[in-house]
Amino acid sequence: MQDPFDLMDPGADLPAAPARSTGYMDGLNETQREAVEAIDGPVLVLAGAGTGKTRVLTTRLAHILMQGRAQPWQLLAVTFTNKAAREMKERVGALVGAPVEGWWVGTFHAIGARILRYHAEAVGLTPNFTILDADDQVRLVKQYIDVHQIDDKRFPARTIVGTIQRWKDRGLMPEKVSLNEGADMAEGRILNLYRDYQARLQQVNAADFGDLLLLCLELFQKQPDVLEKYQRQFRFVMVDEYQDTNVAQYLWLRMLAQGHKNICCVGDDDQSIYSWRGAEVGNILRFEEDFPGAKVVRLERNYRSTPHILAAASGLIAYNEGRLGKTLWTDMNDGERVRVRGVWDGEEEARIVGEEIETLHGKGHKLNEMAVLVRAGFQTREFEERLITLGIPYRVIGGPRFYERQEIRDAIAYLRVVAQPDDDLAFERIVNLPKRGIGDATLQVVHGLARAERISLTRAVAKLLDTDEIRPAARKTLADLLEDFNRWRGLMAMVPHPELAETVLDESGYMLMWKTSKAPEAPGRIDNLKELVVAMEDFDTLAAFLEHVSLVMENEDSLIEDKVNLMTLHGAKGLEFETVFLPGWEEGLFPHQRALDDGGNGGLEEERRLAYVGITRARHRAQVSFAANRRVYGNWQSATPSRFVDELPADNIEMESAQGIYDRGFGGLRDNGHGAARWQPRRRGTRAITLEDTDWRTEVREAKADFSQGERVFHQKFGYGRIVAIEGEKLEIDFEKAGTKKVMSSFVEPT
DNA sequence: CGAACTGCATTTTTT
DNA sequence: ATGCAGTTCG
Repeated sequence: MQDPFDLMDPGADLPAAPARSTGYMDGLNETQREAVEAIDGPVLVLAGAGTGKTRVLTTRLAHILMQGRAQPWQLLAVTFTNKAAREMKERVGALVGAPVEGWWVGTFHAIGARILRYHAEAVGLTPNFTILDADDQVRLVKQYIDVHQIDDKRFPARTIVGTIQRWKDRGLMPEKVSLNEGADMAEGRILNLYRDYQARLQQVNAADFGDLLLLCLELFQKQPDVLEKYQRQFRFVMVDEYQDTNVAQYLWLRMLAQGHKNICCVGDDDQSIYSWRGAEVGNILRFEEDFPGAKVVRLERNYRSTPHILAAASGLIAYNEGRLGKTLWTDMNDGERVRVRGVWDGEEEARIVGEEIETLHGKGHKLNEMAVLVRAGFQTREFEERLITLGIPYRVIGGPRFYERQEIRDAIAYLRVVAQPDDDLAFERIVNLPKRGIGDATLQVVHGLARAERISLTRAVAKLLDTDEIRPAARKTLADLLEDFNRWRGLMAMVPHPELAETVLDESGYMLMWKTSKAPEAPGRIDNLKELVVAMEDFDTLAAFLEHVSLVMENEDSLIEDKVNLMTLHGAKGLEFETVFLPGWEEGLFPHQRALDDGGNGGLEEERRLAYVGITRARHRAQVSFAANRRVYGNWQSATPSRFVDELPADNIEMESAQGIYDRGFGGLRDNGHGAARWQPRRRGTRAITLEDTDWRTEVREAKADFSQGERVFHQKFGYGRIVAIEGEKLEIDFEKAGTKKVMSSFVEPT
């Protein structure tokens, strides 16, 4: 294990700067400067939308360095997304005029992973542990659903992964999950599965995203000296988007900042829109209690939007209770009011948006500066169709990402097996891909041995090759495959990794599989695979590349081309556009019925924050729209304008709506004859399920039975026989029916 | 073992 | 409407 403190590159020290060179602070306003200069002790920066939050954060970092208060490696700056981390690095780098390489600036997860790699042994892993992706998680959970007799109709693997994730978000390892945290879900079976899941991760030397933080907490608890070292090292801690932190992240931060309490959290409670994935607004609301004596700085001067836009957003968000409260202001000129348009149906809505885009574009406005922000992904379709008809280029942000594509995951699985022979999940993924005739039956045997002897699948296969447990054809195939693996592993040290990847894809037949495929998407997949190989060139080692893939799965969208942006409101957070279209403001759709149903008033408030985020993305123009009729899942439904429309201050909007579509303050829409088909929540799985309270635990086979020559034994597949020879764990047995076979002792029982 | 069929749900998503 | 996943049949 390497000591992290030896790894600090002394060359990363900054050129000694005179302590009073503060040119980097030029152009900051009073409050921004205040936030930058409040270096010592806990600081909460409440940064409203468009108030220069990132600027403050980066300048603050630069300030600490320039003042000589810390060396780069003594700073910890965490963000949520890689994008934010990258931006911070770039901007700090520009400010201090030094490369930010190797600094502790990154996402919670990347930094957690970095810490864990140094101390992996302390939490039962080795430094080269694998980081699981969502796919791996689901597949792993699936393997335990049957074992635990869980009804997968009621608890699909995805849902269970979600539940486990939520537990991890709250900082709960299996032993900590209590009754009010849902320990009794499915009579406790989900929790039991979680236990097995966790044990399995340990076994295959893997961590999921939650673990990257949770295991850090475990590490810090188990080894206070390690925690202390980090506490001493990180003299200053900075956190972006604090309103989005979950419990685990909060605990993680608190532990690290406990000593000096030099922690600066930047966030905006009004932009907290991720409670459904574990974010706790409470963290930001409670900051002053958590860190007594905290300095609170409010950034309220907005540099982004016109007064009308700002006022519309402010008026709306004022309907929320329990805010920390901010009053955004700007000295820009009034500009246009927020436009509100009521239309007959979704198609018309797409048409008016398309028209407006066309008009603006005709007047010389950049398409790049326009965005259509929808509540749910499927809503982009109508706009896409319209834009295609009009011949207006667009991009949809938030589609499937490069590294999430099937062929890319497959290719990476191959590389993972090569790099980490014990990566069972990767092995399973590719063992029969392309089809090699390794079916369920064979895998059952392999799994059986792996479980009995607590070894990895690859090792189990190796052992089985000398026996007759697997039918000869499959045995030959597996033998070849292992040989391939070994050859590639040998190659790993010899050739550059992009070349290795090429070889692996070729020799495994994976590339050939797509080349001979008649599927229409095959050529695209081949291109993606080639792109992957090229992308690998940016990394020094295969391990570095794999780490990147697990942690930095991003869309490398070229944002250069001039295109209209289509995305969800969630996806728009942190972005800004000259013109923003906000369609679909209808009850049930936005606020979404689902959020109302299972979020209650809190759910509604989060929806309102989402609306706030949407409006505040606009610099000069915002257009809200709603339709009286909308086709949902095939059938037409009538809709009422969103309550958020009513909440927009009348002075700042300009309403135009077709006759009878909207009567402000008079209860909305007439019945259009389609009856009461509204946005009703669908009752979910009400079927009663009876689960026998049987003992579901699979019997654990005795792995270490001693056998003696001549002993009569029983084998699942071959029946009864007598041992003729013993060779370690391998037995040669003369079976009564099947003849002489070599088998693994784990599969044999004494009679 | 692969192709057709059936049923079912269908908000938001990062790492 | 639509797609996906699990199941069933050849």
